[in-house]
Amino acid sequence: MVMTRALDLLGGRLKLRHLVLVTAIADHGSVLRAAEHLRLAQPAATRGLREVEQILGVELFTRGPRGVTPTVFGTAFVDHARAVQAELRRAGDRITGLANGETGTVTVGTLLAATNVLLPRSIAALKAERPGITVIVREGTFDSLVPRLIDGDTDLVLGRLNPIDDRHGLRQIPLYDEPILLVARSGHPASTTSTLAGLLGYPWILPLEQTSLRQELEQVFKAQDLPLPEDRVECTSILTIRSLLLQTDMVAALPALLVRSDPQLVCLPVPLASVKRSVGVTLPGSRALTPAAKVMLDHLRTQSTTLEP
Amino acid sequence: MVMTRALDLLGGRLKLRHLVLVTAIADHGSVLRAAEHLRLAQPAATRGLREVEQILGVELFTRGPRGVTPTVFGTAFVDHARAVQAELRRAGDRITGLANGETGTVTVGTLLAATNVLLPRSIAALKAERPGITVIVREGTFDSLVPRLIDGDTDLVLGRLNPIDDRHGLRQIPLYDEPILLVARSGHPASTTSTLAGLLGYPWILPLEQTSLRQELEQVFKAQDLPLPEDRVECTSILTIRSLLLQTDMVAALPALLVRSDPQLVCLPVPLASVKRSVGVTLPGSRALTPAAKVMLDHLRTQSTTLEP
DNA sequence: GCGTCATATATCGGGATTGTCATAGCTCAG
DNA sequence: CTGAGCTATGACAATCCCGATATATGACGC
Repeated sequence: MVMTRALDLLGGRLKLRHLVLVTAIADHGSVLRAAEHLRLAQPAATRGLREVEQILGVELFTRGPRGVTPTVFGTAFVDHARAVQAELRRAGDRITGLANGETGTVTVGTLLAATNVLLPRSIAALKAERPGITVIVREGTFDSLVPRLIDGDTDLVLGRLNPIDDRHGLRQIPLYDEPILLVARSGHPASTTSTLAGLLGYPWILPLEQTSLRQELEQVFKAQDLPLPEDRVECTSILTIRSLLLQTDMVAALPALLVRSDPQLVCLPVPLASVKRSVGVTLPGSRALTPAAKVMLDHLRTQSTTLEP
Repeated sequence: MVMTRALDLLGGRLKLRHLVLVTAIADHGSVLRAAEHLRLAQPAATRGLREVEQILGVELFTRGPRGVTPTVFGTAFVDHARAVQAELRRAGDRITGLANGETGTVTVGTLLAATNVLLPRSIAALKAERPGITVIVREGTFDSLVPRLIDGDTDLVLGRLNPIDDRHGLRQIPLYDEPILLVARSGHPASTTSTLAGLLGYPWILPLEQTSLRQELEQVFKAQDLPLPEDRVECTSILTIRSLLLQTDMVAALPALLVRSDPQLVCLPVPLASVKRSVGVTLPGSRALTPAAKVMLDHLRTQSTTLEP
């Protein structure tokens, strides 16, 4: 028996039209009807079929006076042809879905600040409108998230706006203002202390040195000629911070919205006016946002307006 | 947000080349390398990529000075492109497999005669050589199998060759000769009876009227001016026949190979010279045999030569 | 037989497709 | 700031692709 070499249908002259044609012929059981259905003259259809058959080296349909009937090869090939077409349809759907932002993934890097209220609300709103979008949240410091932003792993970073590191050409969009407050557990002995100096005797929880909040806090101390508290913990984990606050007499600087929603914490009447309050998103300057990221940004914007009071 | 209409990639000018190109670019991370790999100049590759992007309406790769990197759309689309190509490869394999007879299905209709020895041996030989071929066996009478042969449900019919019903343009190929013998259980009171007339007093099992063997048997009786036995059962089920033979004093006409392999049956010394002995295959005249059927036919041929005694 | 229905073949012209070469533009590294 | 390494673009030629029209061929039913 003559063994034929395995076929390569990709390099050759097989066209997608051929697949469409062949399935149409199979569906209608007739070259003529298939031709009508595809809006072309019968000779074109016949020739197309012969082309495929020549490419494959086998007869796909046996011609009869009452139409055509598929051969073994015909039925087999039509199966695959249908599969290919289905795959292409899926590809089309996928692309339009992604382009319309109905589908896709958005990865949000988040700093401590906005994590509490704005982000959950925005995610909820986004999922309500576009259930097809997958949201990935990545917690971290600004410095650790910026590289992710650059290499495309993360679409946008949400949090207190840091001084822009212009080397990477990042863009920043302010969303709302949220004061930073000094807080302690309710019942803390310094609950009514209204000067920074009066708090120096307590242990403090400060943000890591890399963060901009830390830098600004240091400025506050410096402006009043005070040293940094000696007894201090450096920490950004909100769960750890909260536990420490509740179980000890520590003092910390936290975003207002974090404090407001926690009855076990109180804020101390020490003004921190010089600390910047702007919370917003940081975006990669170069790359275009994916549609899904755009949608997320929209929701961050609208949700942030509801926070303003 | 602007909603794009769902894409139809089948009607448009998307070509399989585009899919190959896009995956090549994704694989090499560079239009230039992809071009080399596909043996064409870089401008051609660049233009091809732009074509796909225009067809899809999105950017698939972001161009960098160090090559290109896929966008969300790029990675998504490449996935589908790969799937399509895999499907086409499978299609090619399937077709060549079928064409080479490595794969596929052969449906054999079988009459009583050859079912016993030739068919099992042939199937065994075929499966040993081509494990990929599926064999379907359909038992029945010649008349019930011919329509299957015509409509393509059955590839070939194996059995005693009937007078060809030429309306359907069937072809017949004789394979070997196998006498028909009159048989009864061993120990039957007529074990040594050597004339047909001497057996008329016993009950008989005869084939159905539709079968050619029945016609020929009737000729045998007629030639000797004998009536058909009055006490008779008409049956083609070999299991039933055998049980009847063993449990009663019935007499039956069976192919030699069926008797030879069954020690509980004996053949009666009554010559049935005029009964045709040829066993073979009947094929549809019009349709071409599938490769799998051809292979089966080859094995039937070679196996039948080993039976000739 | 003859009309009908279906497929096969021949020929032809417009136009899209697919390449090439040459060259321009851009970005990063040294 | 210059060269290396990519991609983008423009111009142009050959081809092949694809459609239509006209006609032939073959099977079936009446």
